[in-house]
Amino acid sequence: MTTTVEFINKLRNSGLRPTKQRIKICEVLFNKETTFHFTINDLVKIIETEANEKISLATVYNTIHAFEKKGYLKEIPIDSNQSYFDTNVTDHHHFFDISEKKLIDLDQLDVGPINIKKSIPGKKIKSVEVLVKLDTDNQ
Amino acid sequence: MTTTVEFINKLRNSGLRPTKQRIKICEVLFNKETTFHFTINDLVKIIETEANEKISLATVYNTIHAFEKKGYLKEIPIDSNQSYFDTNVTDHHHFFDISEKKLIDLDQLDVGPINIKKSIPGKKIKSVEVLVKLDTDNQ
DNA sequence: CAAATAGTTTAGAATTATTATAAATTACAA
DNA sequence: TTGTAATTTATAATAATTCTAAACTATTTG
Repeated sequence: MTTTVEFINKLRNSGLRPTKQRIKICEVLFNKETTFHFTINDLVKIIETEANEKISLATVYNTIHAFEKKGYLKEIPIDSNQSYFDTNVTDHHHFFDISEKKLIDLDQLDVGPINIKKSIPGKKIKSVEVLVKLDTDNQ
Repeated sequence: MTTTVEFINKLRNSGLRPTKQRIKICEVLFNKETTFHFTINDLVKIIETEANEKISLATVYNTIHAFEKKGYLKEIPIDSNQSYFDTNVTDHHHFFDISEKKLIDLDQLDVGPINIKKSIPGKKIKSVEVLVKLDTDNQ
């Protein structure tokens, strides 16, 4: 449980003004016990329900991109028409349930070490992510 | 090098009528020495240049989706605003060069075996794909 | 504390990728 | 050759995201 004051400090410390909207989004995103995965649409719906406030769609996009740039969120590579974000910014992997369009975390221990043997001159590895697609197991 | 007749047979055998447009797209996609990665936009541009024909955008989408369903192409999971497809449908992985927005194949030998230790009841693994993001190595 | 200013929010327009529609065309079987 | 079902096509519709410029707000400065 993080207090509002802590979010305000976190925002200020990263050069983002602690506005009402950003604080609200922090509370929605970073006060869960477990990390979670969401699309912009999911987030807008949660804000409308959980809080009775309405944050402009443009602001939600702005904020999510600002948080991503600061490293508080990361985008998950999915071949989908919408972007998925994750509050878990540690190095980890995912299941993607195709029928439900839902992501499930796979932590480091769930996947053996990944050894990338090839390299490209002048380029460095920024991230290594595994996506495991799941399908309904109807025999 | 695959001949036009072979493409016609391939199409007919998979229940797709061998139309002028589909044959042309086959020639563009499946006559490369190396497999390649493309977006719909890339493909449209190649067709306009390489051939002097113009295939309707809707047809390009239809055809790519038909080929994907038949297993001649696969979509690559990238957190991008557009879909990337691959003519290499074998089990393999990718580098994604962030600055150039380009995909590079990593074959099985370039990546050590991947061991998924977790499972979800009622779901079976459909694919396991590794995406390695590359950044410019400016010291 | 008040005013200036720089950052932020907002509604709505613009853009972009993709999908849907329905009429014209084409492949192919009878 | 003709009928029919599949396919192509231009265009409209949809959906996610980004842009814009005016209104608003947090913070700094005098």
